[in-house]
Amino acid sequence: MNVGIKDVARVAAVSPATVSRVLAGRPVDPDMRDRVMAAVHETGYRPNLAARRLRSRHTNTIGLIVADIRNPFFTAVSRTVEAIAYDRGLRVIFCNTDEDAAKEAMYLQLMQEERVTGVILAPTREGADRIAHVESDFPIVLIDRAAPNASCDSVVIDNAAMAAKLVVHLHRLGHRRIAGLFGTDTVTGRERCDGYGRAMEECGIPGQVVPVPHEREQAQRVITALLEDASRRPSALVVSNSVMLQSVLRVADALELEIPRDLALTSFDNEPWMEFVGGGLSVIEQPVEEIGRAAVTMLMDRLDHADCVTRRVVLAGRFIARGSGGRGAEA
Amino acid sequence: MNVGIKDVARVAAVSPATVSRVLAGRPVDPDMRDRVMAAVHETGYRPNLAARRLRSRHTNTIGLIVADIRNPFFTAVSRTVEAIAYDRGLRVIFCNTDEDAAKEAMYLQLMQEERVTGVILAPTREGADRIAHVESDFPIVLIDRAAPNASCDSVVIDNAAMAAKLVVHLHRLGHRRIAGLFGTDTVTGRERCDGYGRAMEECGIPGQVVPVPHEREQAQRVITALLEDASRRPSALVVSNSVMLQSVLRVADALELEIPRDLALTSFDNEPWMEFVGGGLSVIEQPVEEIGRAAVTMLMDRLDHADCVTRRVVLAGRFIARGSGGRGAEA
DNA sequence: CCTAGTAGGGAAAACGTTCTCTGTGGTTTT
DNA sequence: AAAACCACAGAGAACGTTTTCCCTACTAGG
Repeated sequence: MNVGIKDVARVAAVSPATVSRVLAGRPVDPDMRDRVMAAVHETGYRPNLAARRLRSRHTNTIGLIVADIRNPFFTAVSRTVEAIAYDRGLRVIFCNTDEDAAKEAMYLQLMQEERVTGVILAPTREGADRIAHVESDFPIVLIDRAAPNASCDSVVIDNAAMAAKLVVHLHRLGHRRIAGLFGTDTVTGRERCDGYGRAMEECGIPGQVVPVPHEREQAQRVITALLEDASRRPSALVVSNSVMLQSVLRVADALELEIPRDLALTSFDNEPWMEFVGGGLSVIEQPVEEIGRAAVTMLMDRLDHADCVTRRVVLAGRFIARGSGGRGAEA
Repeated sequence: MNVGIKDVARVAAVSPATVSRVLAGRPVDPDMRDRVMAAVHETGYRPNLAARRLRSRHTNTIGLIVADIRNPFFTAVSRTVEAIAYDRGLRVIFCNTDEDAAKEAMYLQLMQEERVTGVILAPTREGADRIAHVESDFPIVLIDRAAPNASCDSVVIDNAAMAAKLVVHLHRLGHRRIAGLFGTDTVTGRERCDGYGRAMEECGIPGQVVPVPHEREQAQRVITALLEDASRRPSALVVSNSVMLQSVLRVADALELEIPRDLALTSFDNEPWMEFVGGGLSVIEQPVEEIGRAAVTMLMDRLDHADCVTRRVVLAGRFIARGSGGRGAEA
């Protein structure tokens, strides 16, 4: 049998209500407060959060649902969200959907049952579409992947502009055959694809969009098909994220392509190891900490102003030029 | 106002107890079951987990506390634990301590307040020591870092043997000046260090142990000191994990050392990008999925057999030889 | 046909808190 | 000096479930 608030009250010779008040930091006579604190330490009392949540009707818990925890981008954002949330006395329920819309729906329902205060969500494509219509009991902040028409607050980076930046960079270096590799299932992929397409148009060169599935084996097959024929091979690639980039590197390695000599490479996301591959990869670094911080802040703010219009925070990425752009054939 | 079990009961014209029984899958008259299910759908009822946990006195929740979520090893293990746990109907409370013993203690207390079923923990060095003495209300399974004398179940890999394997590999390639870089704060680091030391002894060459702090800046300073003087530079390195490895790579890059020509490199952990650095890094791959699975299984088993003696699962790592061993000067 | 046993449903207690409401003692105001 | 007010403590309800206990109706065995 565990020690409860009544036991503490008995030891301190006060009422349970007073113990509760002391623990909540409400005004209580200093004498009593000391007696209560002493009793708490003496008994080793630990409040039962389930009971507290039931009675008080707020859980001080947020849900964090990401699509792929192996993607370092999400890892980094999660870490920030977790740190900030715990700092503010919020618990975090962490979920990983592995890009599975059914799992996502299941988790969203779980959040409902947990009566969470709010949710931070990086949705799958399907999920993003669904969210736009559904009304939930708690506020949701979308991160990284948010259709512009969403009915939720969101924190994103300017994907189109960033993709364009990569295209322009490659174009300046003299590349004319620049293929774009983008995820098939995410809003992010689509936005980056759009930015890529427009930038190619503005450069006056024909684009070549390659949709890449999330699953690794399939991804490598698609990429192999793109690169194996030397005569039709693009001279440069814009890659949508670091996971996809690893598939590209593996295929390039298998085909014995040297970077950037045989193939120039640019990508989203910035990981430490990218400094050491292909003479240093030129990438768009995403402001992962800011994204996490903005998401939590936005969520807290939404709780205070439930009826405020939906907001969209758009952050800029940072372009980091290293050597992997190489020189285009026509430079 | 949210819909509760009483509302469902009213709609289905049964008692709340019956609704509870239906939802729990206990034997109930088929007619009533149908009525209840219909009422559940009609009302959109979602059980309140806080109330359920309070009354039933089991939370079906496990805590997962890791020391550094940015370390892909922990990411991978976490992903497996999460997937398996949710499969078994368990919630996971995920926490990241950032190698901070105080944060770890705070989280452990939180677990107490959440009345979790059990905890899977990758402790800091301090934490590992403390755990050995403390008795908690819930079972704890230690992963990755577990002092052999711990009073908890644990899942680890055979760190000493694996470190020795790297030493032997390098020795066979002709290296004689092999430095070992290990974390200062973890049991794992110490074990790998021991294995390294013994293997060096057996090879009959003097060891050079370099303690590397977890914080990145400091780590790079230590590594720079080790590598900058060409005359005293070791010809090969055994590195304790992939995070530390990235610091090594950055320093090597800054000093313009080529791998493996100027410096042979071996490490623990296997990440996709390691294929493409230094002609492919030779590493020890840890069985991350098995570790996660074993941890959950062990925890569940401990719940059924509370008084069983403490067990220790030791898994083997897999050595993957690539090119980064190079050729030692004396080969 | 009667009794014992069983299966399943309803009423109400219980889980451990917080919250509301009431009471009391002291202080300020008139 | 009386009235009004304020600050704070205690009693007990309430949160939304599950569980316990009892009761009924049915089945099986004698």
